[in-house]
Amino acid sequence: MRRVGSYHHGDLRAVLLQAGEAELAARGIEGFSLRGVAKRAGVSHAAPAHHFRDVNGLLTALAAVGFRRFVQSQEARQKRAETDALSQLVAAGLGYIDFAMANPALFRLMFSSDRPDRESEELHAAAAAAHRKLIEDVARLHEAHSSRSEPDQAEVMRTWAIAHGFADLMNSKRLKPLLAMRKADRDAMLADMLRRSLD
Amino acid sequence: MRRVGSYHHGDLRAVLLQAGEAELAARGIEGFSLRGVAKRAGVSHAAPAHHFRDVNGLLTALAAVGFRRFVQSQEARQKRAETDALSQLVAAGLGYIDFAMANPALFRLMFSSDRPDRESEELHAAAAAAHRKLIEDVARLHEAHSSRSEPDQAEVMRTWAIAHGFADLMNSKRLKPLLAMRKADRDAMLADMLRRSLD
DNA sequence: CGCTCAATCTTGACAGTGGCTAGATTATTC
DNA sequence: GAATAATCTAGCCACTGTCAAGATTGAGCG
Repeated sequence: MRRVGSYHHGDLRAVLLQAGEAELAARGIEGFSLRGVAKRAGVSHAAPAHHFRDVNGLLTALAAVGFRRFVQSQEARQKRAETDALSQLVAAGLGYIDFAMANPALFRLMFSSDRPDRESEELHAAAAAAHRKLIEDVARLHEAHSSRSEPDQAEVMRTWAIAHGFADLMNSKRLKPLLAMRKADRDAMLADMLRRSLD
Repeated sequence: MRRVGSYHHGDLRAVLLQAGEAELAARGIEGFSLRGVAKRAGVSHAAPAHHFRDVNGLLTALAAVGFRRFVQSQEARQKRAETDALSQLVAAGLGYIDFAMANPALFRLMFSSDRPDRESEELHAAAAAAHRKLIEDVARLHEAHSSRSEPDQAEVMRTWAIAHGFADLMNSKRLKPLLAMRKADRDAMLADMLRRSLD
């Protein structure tokens, strides 16, 4: 329980994670400051050290949170999609892109930063779960054509690269034609391109 | 001409660009320090200000240098490839990936950082040249099937996303099966995946 | 209930950063 | 050769992350 004016906040770790996400969204990964996070949480600049080893420790925890929501974003798309394997894979790709566009700085923290400690157990577990989901979704598409339950490594990598490429380019505002569209049209076009590439 | 021990170095701007690249390669974009660059160049910490507005100005110039070499990396691959349009496009993709793996920090600076000023004329021109090359290479593949000289926007974006996805994932060491291979095998597998995706 | 001890948080310090100003040195131009 | 502009240095400031020391609080235990 958060009590103003007292030494012990009761749940500072969670508050710092929220504040960290806000800082990330507001100032981006390159402007991220631990003191800024502490200020947002209404706490002294040295308080975070009791909950995270250092600034990279906080960023590591934030990346882990990101990977869990990343999977949820894909599942949300898949719930409203057709149930055939290809539609489900395309939906996962759209969820991948949704996440990148909704959380630009967090996405970069997860995929394009050396600051999170990838050896961290929490982060490794969260990222591994996302990777397992990818493998499962690809396997579902290919189990008809293949006798083995494990899909071809090449097909997994190819699928990942395609989804990731769109997500990362959208994240850095590089696909101008898509940026100019309304969301519904953009989704339709992305779905077409994913379907054509993944099939 | 660089004269040691004298005030005027004669070509400090070029020296700073080299030093900046070294700093980038050594400490990564997140550890990049203007003072570190000045030290590498053997000059005081405030000297760079006379050649670049600020640290982001130096990073902007470095990104522009990067885009020019980025195109060269693709052309180098294309020279040693078959001349049919698809092989040429695949070769460009391999050059894209080559560059990312050879210049990890620079690649991130170019594609996944907010620090370079994208409104800068020099950077904009260099990035636009790379984009024009992409459009031409895609057009060459589709001019047989299409009457127009401008290729479909969707095909351009799709091609870009595929190459970029592989490059960015390789850059952040995420495609484990490929990382374990020797270069020749990796190239062959990447070429296969690109060919299958782009066709 | 009261005491002790560990956990939590604050304050103050330090080195490192980018950017500014003032001044020293050198190149250029007339 | 003198004046002016360009270049570079040195010193300062605000900000950063981290560390050490001390203040405050909660939890466990008698």
